[in-house]
Amino acid sequence: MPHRLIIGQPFDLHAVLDGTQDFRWCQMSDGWRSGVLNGNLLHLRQLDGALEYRAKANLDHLLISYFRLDEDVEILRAELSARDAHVAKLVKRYPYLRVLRQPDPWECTAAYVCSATNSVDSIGKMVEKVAKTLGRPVELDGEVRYAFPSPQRVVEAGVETLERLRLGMDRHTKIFAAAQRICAGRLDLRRLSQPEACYAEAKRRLMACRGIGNKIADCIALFALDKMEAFPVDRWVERAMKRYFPSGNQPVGDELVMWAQDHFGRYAGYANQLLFREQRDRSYQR
DNA sequence: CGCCAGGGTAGAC
DNA sequence: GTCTACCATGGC
Repeated sequence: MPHRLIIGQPFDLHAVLDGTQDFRWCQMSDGWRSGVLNGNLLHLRQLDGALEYRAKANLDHLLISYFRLDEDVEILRAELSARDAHVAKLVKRYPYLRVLRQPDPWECTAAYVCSATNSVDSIGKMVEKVAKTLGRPVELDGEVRYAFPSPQRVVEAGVETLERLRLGMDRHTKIFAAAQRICAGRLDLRRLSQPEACYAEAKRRLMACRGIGNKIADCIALFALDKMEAFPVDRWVERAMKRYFPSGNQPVGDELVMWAQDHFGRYAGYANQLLFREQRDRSYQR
């Protein structure tokens, strides 16, 4: 008997999961998606105003948090629209865009460490490879997938195990170093995801890791540490920002992030995803 | 086959 | 501070 969760606001499951924030969702038949969230394998689809899912436990709470169904997106959109006319247009063009709140910041960290100079497709495969090699198997209706392994598990297995996966670009070293840092208590992602830990601290602690620079720290902060003011600047966003600096004196690095936070306000991360989508869609339709 | 992919880093100035 | 070569793999 599938579980059913009333959504209560405009929502499009495929539009959300086809975004590029979380990399491990698979297509099934009849509009079902398969995913592993916090060690729970679930099959998920949308029926009008409800989410229907199969899982071994009730995951209502997890899904509400993951999709931010506890937040009124209209308020956020109205506030952004008032601040910026261009973003106001994008809000209408992408009514179903959402910023996810990923339940496992460690998995998110490993995934985004893999993301540097890499395609969305390959990132998913790498994360899947790590899970399959080191994670606990989870089964549902005959499908077997793998939970993402804890940092402890990764450290126990040793860096050679990751190295054998041939992730390229020295990614195994970076993932392993982050796992070690977490195990040593020098990077507490759970604490950083709490509201008491501010964006600046979260970013500083993430960037202390080898392989996590400005952009990737912002991705982790935005998608898994609940820091909506994070503003990841990749090549697409960089290009999109030229709109605001037509004369070409666009700030770089941290300066640009701070400018964006001042301009877009506390929901800068949502504006960031709108700008990203616009830019990427534009280049794809060529 | 050759090119390049949603960055980060070290080393050079 | 800013610029640049390089990183190593898979997909097209």
